[in-house]
Amino acid sequence: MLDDTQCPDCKRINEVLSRVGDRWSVLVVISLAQYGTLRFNELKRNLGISQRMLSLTLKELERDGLVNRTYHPTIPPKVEYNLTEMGHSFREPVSALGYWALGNLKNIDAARETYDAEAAK
Amino acid sequence: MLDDTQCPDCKRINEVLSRVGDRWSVLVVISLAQYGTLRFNELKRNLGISQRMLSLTLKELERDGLVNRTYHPTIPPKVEYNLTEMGHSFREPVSALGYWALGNLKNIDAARETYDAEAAK
DNA sequence: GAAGATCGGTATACATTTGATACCGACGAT
DNA sequence: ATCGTCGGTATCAAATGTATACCGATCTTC
Repeated sequence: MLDDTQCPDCKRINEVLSRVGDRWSVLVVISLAQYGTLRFNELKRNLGISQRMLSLTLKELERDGLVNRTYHPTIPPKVEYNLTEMGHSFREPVSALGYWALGNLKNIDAARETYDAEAAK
Repeated sequence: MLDDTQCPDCKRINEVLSRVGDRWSVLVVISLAQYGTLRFNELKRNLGISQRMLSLTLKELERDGLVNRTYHPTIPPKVEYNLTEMGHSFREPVSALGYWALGNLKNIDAARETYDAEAAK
């Protein structure tokens, strides 16, 4: 997939979206934006995500500077996550996406039914 | 991953985002929003996407009612894609995401360097 | 006092998704 | 006569995601 003619914007947007644009990252940011601070298992219960993916997603988000991780060495341990400044700036476009998604669920379902009915002929 | 306590919003947002929120769908919509109408191979060259994924992505976007497909049975064939009305309404949140991505590439790279340098100790 | 649950993960094994590559048929250009 | 273009599909390998089990230290429940 080497092609010099691709638009440079798409290339760069692609770079960022392949980092922070995946489903779980978006959902984690939405949750943290909504609740402020959440613990690991609170996020897990909220999102219906597997432990492994949540662990990986949070690690990436922390590495990319969107999420802050605070470890309290109590027993049992307590780890809290919240958004950094950059994370908050990401909240706006992400929320817009989330609201659009909510508002258009039915439209999409309707479009699918039409399409599938047409294809079945 | 069955958990009744998960927030219903997240669940439904998750449903939609797993359809139209993936990297390639977002990039296709951005491209079509920018150029209006594009042919299959124009999109392919623009995005640096494999033929297979472009084919699948466009088929899904058409099924979900975001993209319009027009087939001209000439030789060689000509297939044009553009956004539907719903596709255009998706353009706004998606563009916001794209602009954020462009504006924060450097911040993310910087955060990564800091994180990696810290982790290497 | 013994078994189970909670916490935030990691390790492993398996299923699904993505990517690279080759190929198609009908034509125009070299 | 061979090559390239068009919009795909078929096939297989690689990457990614999911389910499951397990960890050590404590607190709760029987």
